[in-house]
Amino acid sequence: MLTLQVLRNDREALEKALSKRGINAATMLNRILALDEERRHTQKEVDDLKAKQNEASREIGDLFKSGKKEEAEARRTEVSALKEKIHVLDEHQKSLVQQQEAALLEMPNRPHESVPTGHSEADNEVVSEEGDKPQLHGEAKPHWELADQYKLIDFEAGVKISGAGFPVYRGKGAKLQRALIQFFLDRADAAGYEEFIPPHLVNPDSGRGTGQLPDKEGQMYHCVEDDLYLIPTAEVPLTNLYRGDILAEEELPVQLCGYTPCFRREAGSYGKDVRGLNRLHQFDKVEIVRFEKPENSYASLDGMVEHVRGLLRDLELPFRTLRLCAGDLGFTAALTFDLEVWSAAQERWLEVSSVSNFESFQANRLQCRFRNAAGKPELVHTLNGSALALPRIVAALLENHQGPDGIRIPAALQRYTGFDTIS
RNA sequence: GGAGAAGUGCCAGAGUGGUCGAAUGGGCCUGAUUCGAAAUCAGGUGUGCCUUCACGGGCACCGGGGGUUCGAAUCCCUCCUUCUCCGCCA
Repeated sequence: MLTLQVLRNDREALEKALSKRGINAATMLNRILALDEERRHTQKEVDDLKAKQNEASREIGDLFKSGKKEEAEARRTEVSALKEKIHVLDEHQKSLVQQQEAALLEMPNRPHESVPTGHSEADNEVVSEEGDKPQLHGEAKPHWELADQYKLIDFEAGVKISGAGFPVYRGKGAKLQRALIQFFLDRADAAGYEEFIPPHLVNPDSGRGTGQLPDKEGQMYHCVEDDLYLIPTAEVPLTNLYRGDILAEEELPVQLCGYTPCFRREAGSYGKDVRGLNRLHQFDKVEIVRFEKPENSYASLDGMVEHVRGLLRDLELPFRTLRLCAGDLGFTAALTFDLEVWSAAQERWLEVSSVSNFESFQANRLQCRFRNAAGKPELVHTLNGSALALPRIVAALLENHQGPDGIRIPAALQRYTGFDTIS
């Protein structure tokens, strides 16, 4: 969430930035600032009364000690009256803080100045396009047919044992999956990201920390009995590793990575979007996460995008980079680059990575700070990116590298798969 | 899952109703000493909020939440976590 300081001190710019998202923030800001003013006023009142009470209590103690019992008793009834008043004001103060928090929680992040205006994915800016689309002359089979033909994925078995969106990988399909995970992790490791294997279920505090709660409550699988959520991305446990911490300046940047399965309810999806591997309830992903000093976060973001591009190049997939427009930008992000691979048979782009800078939006919720040069705690900037999400990579690999003799495995991947063709 | 013990600052550890945001030791920072270092000595060393031009002042926080009391780190309730024992188990 945004900090109160930003709302107070930078209101005009904030309102303008949020209008890019198509949000008229004026009403919300007015409400929050009005609450803030009342809260401060109330706090002053409460604090003063409490100071009085504390002082009286001290005196009562002294009076009892020096044996002036009657005087002490008199003071005591006096303070009792004060207590009533404090209690009422205190409750009011608490409710104001809660309302303010709730309102603040509903405000999305402020888009970076480079974010294009726009309403939908059609307005995203294509930053670059790389690699040649294969010429398959209408012969191209979609990945679900190839997966079936070479017995790589059993979608129906998944339906039987779980439901739609839970594919079963088998044989070389399973090996390919494992190879990709290993490949991505090795590359992240080489780029300086420390590997973690985090829990796949997280508590509500963690969900709030990264912003999935309350914004995307319905998108996560919830184990009600234990009040735990299945992670929709490794971002959640990895970023929460530093929740509530104050880091030393020298510790930054912190670079983490991890492979986890990801679980998403994907309520409301339908049609060609969910065909084959396009959109699943469970999928595998390697995630990279960074904690940065604010002045370095945007350079870092570029570095992360470049890392992902390197992976796609080595997989010999045609891809493009998008700068998301304000309308398509996630609630918590300030700037996001999406990377999409070309699906030769479906003849469309598939998103395989989303790399974002959250600035201090998540850090504020997480209360993750570092001690700056002045020795004061300051919110870090958090970033993360998929590097990479597996299913659509597999889809693109199958579709783009298909040929009469089978599916060619890119050279960089062969030492991980142990085979160079799927036939 | 059952029984018991415990959770205090960066760490160790005292404190069991009053002046405790918290003794003491270690660590760390600053200064003195030194050619320099070690050792020694002196001082400093949490976070959030409110208030103040500033100096400063106030409030809250001793696992989380709630309660008793004029007053709680200290008593009570509850939840969480850790440790010990028992049970179960990949």
